[in-house]
Amino acid sequence: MTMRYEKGHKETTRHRIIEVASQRFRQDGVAASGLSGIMTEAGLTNGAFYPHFESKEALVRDTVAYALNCQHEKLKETLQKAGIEAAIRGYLSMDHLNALGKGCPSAALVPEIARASEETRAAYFTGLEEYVATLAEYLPEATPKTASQRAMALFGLMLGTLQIARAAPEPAVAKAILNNGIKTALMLIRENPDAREETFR
Amino acid sequence: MTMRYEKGHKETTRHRIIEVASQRFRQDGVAASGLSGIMTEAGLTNGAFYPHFESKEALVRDTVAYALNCQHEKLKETLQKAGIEAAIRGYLSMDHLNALGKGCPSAALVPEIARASEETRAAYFTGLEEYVATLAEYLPEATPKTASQRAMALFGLMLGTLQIARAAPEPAVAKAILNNGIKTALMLIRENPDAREETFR
DNA sequence: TGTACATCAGTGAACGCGCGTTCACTGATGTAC
DNA sequence: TGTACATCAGTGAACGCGCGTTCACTGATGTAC
Repeated sequence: MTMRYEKGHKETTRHRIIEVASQRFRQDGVAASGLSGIMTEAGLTNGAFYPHFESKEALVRDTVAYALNCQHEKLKETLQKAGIEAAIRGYLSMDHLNALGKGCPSAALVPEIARASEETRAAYFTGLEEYVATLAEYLPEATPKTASQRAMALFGLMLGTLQIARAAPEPAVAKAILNNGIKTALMLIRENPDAREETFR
Repeated sequence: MTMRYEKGHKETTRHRIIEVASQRFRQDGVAASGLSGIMTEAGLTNGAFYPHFESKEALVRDTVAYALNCQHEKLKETLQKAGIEAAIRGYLSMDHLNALGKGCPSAALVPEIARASEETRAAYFTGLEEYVATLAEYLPEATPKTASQRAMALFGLMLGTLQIARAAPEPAVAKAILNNGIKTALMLIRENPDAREETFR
């Protein structure tokens, strides 16, 4: 058995590259992040990239899936410990707004993902559906289907609101937008759409 | 008076560059769009860029402001002719989803704008506030302040939902997400948040 | 009327640089016999 | 026990290319006298 490095060394290195990439992609965007910079930060040289990944596109695919999974794990923990209102407040917080590189990959990258290959989009979307499904479990909806629909809209609101707040040139304005988003999101989860449907029909 | 070209020629050229850039930036992203390509599509050579703009960043700033203004004009027209429900349905439509290069600049570019210089963000945000203010005029809220807050959350929902739908690998899934967004957005504008506040307090 | 000069939008070659990708190589470890 | 060879994660120089930016120049028009 050949074993220059300890068992699983290559997997560890690969994971380190993904970890670094997941931060840099979110921080600077995919197109603006170079592989050389990522490899250097991972403590490697240029050439070591290709034994691990077929191409930059392949790294993007795997990195997006990884980052989304991390975000999902964090969400589960918050939901279990503190419930859905806390999850919403955490997502729409100044801490999250300022933690671009470690925050929600959707908020940082979704337009770039939408322009990516179908494989990358498929990888992203699988992760997203799982994420939203977890959110749906904590919604007080009548049926799983309405819960899942409501969760998707709720996440759209959270995602869009965080992105807009991040573009605001003044922190005070950003904060006001986030708070307004929280208010509306909470309203959204406490309304039962089916129960109300006849009200305005 | 020196006048090689008809009066206003330079302004026309400048406008043409911005027009081309506004499409390419939305289509491919700012970082992935080269100035050479933009200038060629505008029927000019590389070197003609700098008599018109100080830098790529300056083009981004002016282009984002321009595209947002165009979007704002279109919104006004739709609202006047067909009302807010039609505006929401138009925004969350497959036509808009597929018209990336001519669609909402926020949906295509907001994470890149959030990473841009403070000047670019300020230019964007001014346009965004005007856009959302117009939306607010058509909301049945008690006060201008609540209307403007509701409009911002509504736009966050529309923006996030369109972006997520664009990332979906299958059109049928995208369409379902858009329809779900419409349903929730309509519910949002027909609910009066202040009137309901005591209901769950 | 003719000539010398000024203006200036746009040309197109060139600058240095970093990109994604390739590849011959290194060197530490293990195996074969 | 010693020597020849295989393995393979990682090295680092090099590839062609397109990037944002600069600049000497063109050429059509107008002005001066």
